[in-house]
Amino acid sequence: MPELPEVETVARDLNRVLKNHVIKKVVVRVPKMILPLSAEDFGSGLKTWSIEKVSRRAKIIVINLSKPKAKAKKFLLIHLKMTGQLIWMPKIGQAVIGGHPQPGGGHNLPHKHTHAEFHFQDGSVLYFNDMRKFGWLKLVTESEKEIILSPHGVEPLAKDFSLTIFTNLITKYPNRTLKHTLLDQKLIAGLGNIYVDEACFKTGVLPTRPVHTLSRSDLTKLHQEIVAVLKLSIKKKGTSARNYVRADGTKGGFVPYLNVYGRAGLACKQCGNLISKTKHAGRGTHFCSKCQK
DNA sequence: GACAGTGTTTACTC
DNA sequence: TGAGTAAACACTGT
Repeated sequence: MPELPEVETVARDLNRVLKNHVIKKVVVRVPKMILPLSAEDFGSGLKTWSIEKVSRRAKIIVINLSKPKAKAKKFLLIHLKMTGQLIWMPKIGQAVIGGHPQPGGGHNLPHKHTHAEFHFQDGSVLYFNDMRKFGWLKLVTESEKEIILSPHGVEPLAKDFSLTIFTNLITKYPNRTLKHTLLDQKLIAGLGNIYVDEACFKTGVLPTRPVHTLSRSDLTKLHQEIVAVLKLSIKKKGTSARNYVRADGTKGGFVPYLNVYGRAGLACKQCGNLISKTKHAGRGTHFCSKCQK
């Protein structure tokens, strides 16, 4: 499931290959996933515009668009939600190098989960796949972009993510559990189920702890571990636990580094105790009852 | 073959 | 006001 490191990886991949590419044609198969809702308006609003850069804010891909004579810039915002994929191919339907066939991704694009296609003047194509159709694509102006992006909290990899700011955010709701708080996108942007569980493990605290029970040193450690796990995962190009793939269709390499997520019933890498799994804050929650207190 | 589980976000109720 | 839950959807594992 795309969280910060996965979205960051896709954004970086796309920024490298798509820069200065001019959109020739857009195909939309599921209009309810786009804004404006009419496939014609969406397509005509993108045609002849070129990709200036691709970046990320929270879990949202931000594509800056420009056009020589246009007065204002435009932005294409894309949220992958649970199962969204953005796969770029140098030529239409060209087989993915190094990728493996898998549900909702890989070879032979477009397929039944391809809901939008962006064709560029050089013949390359960007495919948007989303098995569960939770994702969305929005073509917006600068001010509309701000309305969508601004409710999100601090970027955990930004310079301003200091221990002080982190502590202030975390302790804003002292009675909430740690997991609930870390998943709150309005406080810290980009953390999801995988990295919350992983950061809690590395810190040695249970995700179910109410925030007010955490010591000063717990918070210091947690702050460091959140940054560390995100950075390491980006270095490994993300976690392909299920559907996530990179922009070239290949998988991320972070799964071997997971300590608790997806490891219920397996031995803790640190102490050998079996990893537990419960449901908390509406999500599967993984932890080692020996290493985490 | 039915059905719970998978996790992001929004909208809704209590 | 905050917490909890359902819903959007489709596939996997039991």
